[in-house]
Amino acid sequence: MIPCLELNNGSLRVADSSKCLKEALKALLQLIPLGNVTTYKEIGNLLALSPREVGKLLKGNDEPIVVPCHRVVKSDGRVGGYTFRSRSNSFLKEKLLRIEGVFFKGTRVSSRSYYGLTQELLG
DNA sequence: CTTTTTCCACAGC
DNA sequence: GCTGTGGAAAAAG
Repeated sequence: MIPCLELNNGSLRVADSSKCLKEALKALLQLIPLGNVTTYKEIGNLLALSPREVGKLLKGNDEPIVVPCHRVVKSDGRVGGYTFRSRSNSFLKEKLLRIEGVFFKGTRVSSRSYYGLTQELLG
């Protein structure tokens, strides 16, 4: 199902090549349906990374948009940072999310737009 | 409710 | 070493 990820006794483990990590991350992102988001924290928990590392990896992605890195937000619901074509542009990130049907409550993503990634993967 | 402080884990200088 | 990140959690206001 997910490349480079093995699940054993209730938790996920990544084969540790950095290329594999990228593949796994990409696969996880593509599980998130349109109109939903997940958080840096949740991905961090799944892949045993600090949330900041997740952000760095996402920034380093070579295919923005097709790899939906914009569907990852901060755990408090604000969208967090976003860099598009070497430009920092969180505004664009929010716009993309709105287009996809994510609900906002003020500056934050509404709780009903979250996707339970961990639960989906681990039951 | 908001802002600030502390910690984070790594890369680059 | 110090600084800067696409962050989090606790503390303070």
